[in-house]
Amino acid sequence: MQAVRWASPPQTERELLSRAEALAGQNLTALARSCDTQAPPDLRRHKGWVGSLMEALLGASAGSKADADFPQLGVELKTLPVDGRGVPCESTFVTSIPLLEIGDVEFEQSRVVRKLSRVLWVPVQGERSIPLATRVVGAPLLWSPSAEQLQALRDDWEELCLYIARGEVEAITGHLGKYLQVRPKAAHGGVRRVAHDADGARLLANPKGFYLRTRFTAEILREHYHLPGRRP
DNA sequence: TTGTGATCATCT
DNA sequence: AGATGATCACAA
Repeated sequence: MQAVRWASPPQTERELLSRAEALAGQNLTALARSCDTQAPPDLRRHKGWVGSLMEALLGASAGSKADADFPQLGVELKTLPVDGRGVPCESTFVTSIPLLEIGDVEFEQSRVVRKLSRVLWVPVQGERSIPLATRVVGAPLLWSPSAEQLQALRDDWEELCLYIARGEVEAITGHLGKYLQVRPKAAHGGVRRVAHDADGARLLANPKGFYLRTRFTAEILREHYHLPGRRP
């Protein structure tokens, strides 16, 4: 197994996809080795390890913030932990939320749209019963949202942003949103961020991020890999 | 300290 | 079991 790790960024989507396809079927021990590293015993203290490994393998620009993982292609990379049925094990973090400005932004210009316009999904075995070292990478999928999916995201986004724009950020819970939800996103519960309340006064709130529910990512995988639906 | 990479831990 | 709220590591 060679030519799995790339130091330079891919020049085309086709090249990116080819690189990702070369990872399919390999386990994390082999892939870590080609990056001169080792898989940690588990992900408890290394939650982003698989994602970072994929970035390194595919030649993503290292640590560029607020930009796509592959800037010249406008492609975002997302690993997706899946179970034996091909159903995602976890929700997918999309982006953090600028609480003070989000009310002045249109959906089309939003971080959510920028991040999700073009995504390379890389499924990886994610069940905790499988030792991290032996988990296998699946076939990648280069994806853009359909018109229907984009509209569904917009509906959720606008509903959720209304809370923030109204200064009701503390009223938002993970229960809101059919496909897109807002949840805390911080190093720990004590982190505060400036926001505003219903009167426009400043207040400190827990940082938030947008996440895709598994029902959304599950649909993406079902469509593409022709996976069976829910068992009767 | 903030944003990106996410999964953990616990409750329902 | 599934989902929500909380949390961990690292780079810039």
